[in-house]
Amino acid sequence: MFIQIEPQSDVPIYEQVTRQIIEGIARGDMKQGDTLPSVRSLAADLGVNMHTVNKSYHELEAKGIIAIRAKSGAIIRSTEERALTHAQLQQIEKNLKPVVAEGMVLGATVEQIEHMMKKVFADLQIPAEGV
Amino acid sequence: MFIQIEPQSDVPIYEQVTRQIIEGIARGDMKQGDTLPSVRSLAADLGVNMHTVNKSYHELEAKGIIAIRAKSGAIIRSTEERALTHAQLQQIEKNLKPVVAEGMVLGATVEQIEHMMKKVFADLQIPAEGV
DNA sequence: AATTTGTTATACTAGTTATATAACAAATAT
DNA sequence: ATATTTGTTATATAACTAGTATAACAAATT
Repeated sequence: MFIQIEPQSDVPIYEQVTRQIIEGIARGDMKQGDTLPSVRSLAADLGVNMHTVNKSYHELEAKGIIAIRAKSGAIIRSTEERALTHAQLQQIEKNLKPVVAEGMVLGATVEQIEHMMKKVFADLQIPAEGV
Repeated sequence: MFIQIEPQSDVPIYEQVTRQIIEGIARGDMKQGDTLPSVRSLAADLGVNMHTVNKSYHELEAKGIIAIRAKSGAIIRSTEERALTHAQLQQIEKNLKPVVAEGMVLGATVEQIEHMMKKVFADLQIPAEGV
């Protein structure tokens, strides 16, 4: 699989797994309906404990990104299934705020930050503003 | 002071303090050269322990945003002093990435995310793209 | 029938978060 | 000069989180 763990990172392992699966879906590496590897196999793959991966999967389920079917497996939900609520939009804005504020205080310009946003979109293989 | 703590939040108190000070500086509530309140007074103000605020101040110092002078106080450094390094720009991009990716996977459009960015800039009273 | 699956439970270590108190020595205020 | 305020350092404690380790269960799959 495409997940790469940084053991030294201040980001918890289960959070790294969650993020990289989300980025994998955003990038198109995995599509809706695809099944995630079992918690045991992914854990063995990454060299981490089963419960660490399990925690990540349940975080993805709480975010509405996957559906876990007990004793069967985890499936990536479709974009239609996961309705984007106003609360989720607000949460994203709430997450963006401190990152942008820190950038500005450190001396970044609006242009620099917007340029970084385009790099992120490009990284996720999403067509940027000028389609 | 302008800081408002949410005790129930999953964001640690010291992190909430750090973020809100950064946002306060970005917003212009505090300028370079201004002195932050003493750790004891701010702690009393917020109803939290001295060490919690102290941790926040040292986080701000590590980010290069303030300068702590032992037995005197903490001063907000100027934008010239805090040089924006390439590593810092990369860090900001690294922070933006998971937020954007999650938004996309949840079904947000590029336009929606860029609109939220404008809202964040507006919230920080920074003139947006169309100056 | 055997294997794989997510679930649940228990136990443990290490680290983080937050509080509480106290003392120190330098800086500041009176 | 004296008193107060300052960040610093130290110790202790409680609650929680992160991660690992094992084990057993029952349903799903092979």
